[in-house]
Amino acid sequence: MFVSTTTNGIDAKGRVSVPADFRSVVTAQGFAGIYVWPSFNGAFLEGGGLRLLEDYQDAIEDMDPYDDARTAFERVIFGGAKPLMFDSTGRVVLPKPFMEHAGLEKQAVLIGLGKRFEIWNSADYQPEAAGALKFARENKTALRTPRRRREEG
Amino acid sequence: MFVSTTTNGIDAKGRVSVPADFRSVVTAQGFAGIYVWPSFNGAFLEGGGLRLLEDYQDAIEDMDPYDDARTAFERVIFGGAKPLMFDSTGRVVLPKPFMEHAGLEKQAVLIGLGKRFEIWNSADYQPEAAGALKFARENKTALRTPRRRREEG
DNA sequence: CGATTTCCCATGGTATCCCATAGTTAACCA
DNA sequence: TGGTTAACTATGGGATACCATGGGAAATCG
Repeated sequence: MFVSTTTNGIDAKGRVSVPADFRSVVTAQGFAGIYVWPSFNGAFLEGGGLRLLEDYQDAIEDMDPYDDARTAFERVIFGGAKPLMFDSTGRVVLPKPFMEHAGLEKQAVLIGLGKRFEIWNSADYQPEAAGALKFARENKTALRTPRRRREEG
Repeated sequence: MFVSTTTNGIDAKGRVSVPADFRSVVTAQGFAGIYVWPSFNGAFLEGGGLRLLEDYQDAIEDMDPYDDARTAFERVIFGGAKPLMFDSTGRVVLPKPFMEHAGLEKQAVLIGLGKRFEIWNSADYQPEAAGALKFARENKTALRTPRRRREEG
């Protein structure tokens, strides 16, 4: 599970250190790297491990073969994604088009969101985070955990 | 289940002993640590074990994929949380930003609340506890136990 | 063959691990 | 039952390993 927010530097070669916690999540899935793609929902990147892609694949295969939404998701996620391998110290290099899409330059904010993570420009993420906090405060009753216990644990 | 209230010291490195009761709860869930995040509800920390996070994840996944509420809770809970691993004597180190959010310095009050727990600055918690007592007394009829027992626990 | 990318080594700071101590509770045994 | 021992909890500090980062050399590509 991807958790917590980290701000790491981007060096002249476009390299970012992927937080160690994130790395251990994805390497446990049998793939020493991450999949990243430009979000269709804003100026940031989305990413995850092998399992996330497999989940998307399953979800897409449940859709009708020529459903417009299916084609769109296929193009955006599978067509747009790139596997970024870790170097020996746990960094990946961000392709230039990705950096441009997200307005990235010297720093990258990596936000763990459970099964997914996002990569933002720091300046853009500030208001985003503040808005989320405000919304959560005002709508806290919207979040209800299931009444019934999860099976075993 | 997290129960009872404990006050433990915070040392120079920001370490706190997690009460042994809490530890046995979370390690039984297959994760030798706790997840903690700054509450969006006040100047204190919230936390729990792996299962709590999974419950939140389930609750969030029941929402629509790009619903504002979903995004907000994802950012606040998963983005804000950090996994804190126990050292060999059962302590965790509290990140500095967390300590600042909760006004923590030399002591931490850990309050078990069932599936969750909270971490407070001792001075802030006094009136909070008193207020809760008063409220409970005045609203005692609101507490109803289910007629039928929960299935195992 | 030039430019970019990949691999490798180096470094400072931080966090993790490990050992040691004290006090408390639980266990034990005569 | 009373005294002793043993186990565990909470705490303190030093050593060590790991993380994030920087730069150079080799390899790759067009």
